[in-house]
Amino acid sequence: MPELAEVDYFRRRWDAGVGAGVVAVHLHSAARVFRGCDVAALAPRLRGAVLEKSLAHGKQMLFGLSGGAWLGVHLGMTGELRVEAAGHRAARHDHLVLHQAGRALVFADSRMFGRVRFDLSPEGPPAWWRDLPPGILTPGFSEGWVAGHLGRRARAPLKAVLLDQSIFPGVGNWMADEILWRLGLHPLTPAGALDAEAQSAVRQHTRWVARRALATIGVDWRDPPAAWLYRHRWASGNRCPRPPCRTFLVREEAAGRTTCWCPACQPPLPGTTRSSAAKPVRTGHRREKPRAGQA
DNA sequence: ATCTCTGTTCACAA
DNA sequence: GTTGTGAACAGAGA
Repeated sequence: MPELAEVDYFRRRWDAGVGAGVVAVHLHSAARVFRGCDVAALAPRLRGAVLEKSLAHGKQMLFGLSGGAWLGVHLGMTGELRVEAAGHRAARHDHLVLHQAGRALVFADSRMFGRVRFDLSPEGPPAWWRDLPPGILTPGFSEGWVAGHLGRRARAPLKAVLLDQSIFPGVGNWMADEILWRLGLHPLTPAGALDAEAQSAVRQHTRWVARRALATIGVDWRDPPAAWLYRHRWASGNRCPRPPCRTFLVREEAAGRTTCWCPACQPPLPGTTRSSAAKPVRTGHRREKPRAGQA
């Protein structure tokens, strides 16, 4: 589930427990989500600590507790944060439960691609957090930052570059498709094929999608408007939501991930895309109707 | 039974 | 060094 906006939604859920102490910790210490984590130190340190703050950065979350304890959470593919009633009994996939007087904060993850970290760092957030790349909505996510990385990955498909967390932290599969659709660029467009104007557009659309997703999904899991590709990319009989277009959307694998795009609004840049590079996944009917011009 | 999946990482090929 | 591919992780849901 989780990309930048979904992550922030889950982070806010646990804010119900900010300012309150942790009276007990329950965890499935052998669960894969604790790989690389000092589980033995975690429970004793969190017990009795007060949850002071929550932070989100792309797909990463960090919870600060009194005593310099920091709990990092990545939700992977199926992770979620919930708030349950006080005394909650951990279900099968509830790998970490922070019991507070008034509620229980739960981290659950069925597939366990997610991950929990624990650090003691009295001076502030741990080093790995400080080393994260500039957030999409921060000044560091500049034209130079974006253009530089697009240039460095010149031959890589744009879709693959958008999914690179060290460049576009928080962008996941659906956000990448949404951004490409708004750019009018084919997912397999080589990143190096963009001119300065298109590079700037990549940054603008990325920021716009992130901001709007945070204001909808990020607040109450509300769907973004029907005018977004987001609302149509999985539906059957799926057509491009751009008003005059209505072309049947394509779903194929690109850069190793199922990718949805509009063949009319996102034609391949001439001479760039190898037509055999994408293999069909389960496409609807499609109409060959190339349209000239791209942003 | 079979296939899919809003993620990451690793080994290996080109 | 870069890029693509496939597998692995592990479970639920269609």
